[in-house]
Amino acid sequence: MSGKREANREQLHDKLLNAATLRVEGGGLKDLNARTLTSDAGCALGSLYTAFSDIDDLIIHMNSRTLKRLGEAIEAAGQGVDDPIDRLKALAKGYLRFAADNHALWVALFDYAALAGTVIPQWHQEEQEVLVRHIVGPVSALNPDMDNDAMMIRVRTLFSAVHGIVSLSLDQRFIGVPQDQLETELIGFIDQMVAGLGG
Amino acid sequence: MSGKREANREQLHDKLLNAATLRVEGGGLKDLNARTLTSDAGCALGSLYTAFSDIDDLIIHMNSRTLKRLGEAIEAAGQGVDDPIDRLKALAKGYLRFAADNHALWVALFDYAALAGTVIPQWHQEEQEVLVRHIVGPVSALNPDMDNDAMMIRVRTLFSAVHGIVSLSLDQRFIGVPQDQLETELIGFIDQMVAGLGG
DNA sequence: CAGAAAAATGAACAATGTTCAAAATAATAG
DNA sequence: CTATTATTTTGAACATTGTTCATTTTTCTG
Repeated sequence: MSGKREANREQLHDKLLNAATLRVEGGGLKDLNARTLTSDAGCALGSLYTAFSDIDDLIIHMNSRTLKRLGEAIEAAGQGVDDPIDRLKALAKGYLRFAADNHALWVALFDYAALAGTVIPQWHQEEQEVLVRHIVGPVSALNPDMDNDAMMIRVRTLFSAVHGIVSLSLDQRFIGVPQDQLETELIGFIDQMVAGLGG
Repeated sequence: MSGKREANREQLHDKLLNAATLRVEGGGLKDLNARTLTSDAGCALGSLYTAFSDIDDLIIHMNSRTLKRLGEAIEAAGQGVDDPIDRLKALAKGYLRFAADNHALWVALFDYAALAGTVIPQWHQEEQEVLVRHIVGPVSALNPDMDNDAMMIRVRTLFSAVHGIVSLSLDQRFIGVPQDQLETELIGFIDQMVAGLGG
């Protein structure tokens, strides 16, 4: 056999990402460190640096996985809901649920870049498009006369607003919306946005 | 004289916070470390721990200062603008401007808690009320029939949404609103929210 | 199987937050 | 003002972390 090296490479890559995911799910990014991570993954300390260029690189790859799962969750939430308004609400609910169910990973995905020293690589920036992909349809159905550039900006505004509401609330901040009324408020928010369309 | 100790205490406190603020303004939280900080402030390494319980404590105090300045900026932005809608827009613009002009400090204020291991003390959570304080007036003028609890939640929803739009855009993320259209989009967003009120 | 290429290893290094015994300073008493 | 006591400041030492690299082990090739 001749592909053993590559297989081991992939296996190590996966084992490290799995271990990192478990750690972060358990205690957030602050619990992630090279020694416990490699120990969890069952490899030597130095092996981390054969699989990833450094810990930032590993975190970005972990975030990439989270992003894919989040994209799938959003897509699944909108499945079969055709009315634009209902669809926006379903997508927002799906987003909220994923964020609540995967809080630490979700925080890592969005807050890592701001505080880390590293620049986010292009490929990871580009894959964040899944976050807005499914909103384009309903928003353009609700704004039939808007040109495409303005539409894409509007889509991002809507996503950012929903993200902000979810984000500050799940962070248990004083200024956030109380957790138990979050979904209601989020749906009410979308209703209000939609009601004010072409105003 | 008998107050020299207390005076020195305060001086050290201030010198450290000033040095920390300069560092963060220059290169973000990642550039803040105990050694350069105490060196900048002109004191010994160990002195940091006589003024603050640890670095987290110092950062929280720095964030507290930022929060006060942000509160003042928001208040100034709304000064003399009486129409509720115009006022909401003026406050949002003030918020955006402060965030843009004090980006690193603003990021530290909002993103620190999520990633740090420490719990945010009560007093710092409570002072975050300045963020929504000035929105209550105009929102309740626009929703005269809403009861107080619902109003406070609505106020927080609105703030969170504006914060999300500003936050993701200034982070230069792929999914954010393009920087040069941020203010326009933010104002448009508020118009849309307000248009959909009592819908 | 022997030799070459690649990968895995973990000891060693560098950078960081934090502590603490010793030195320096400030307050107080005579 | 001086001596004594109380407090604060100091920075060397320690613990924890990310990262490197010479050595060992594994895998591939002829």
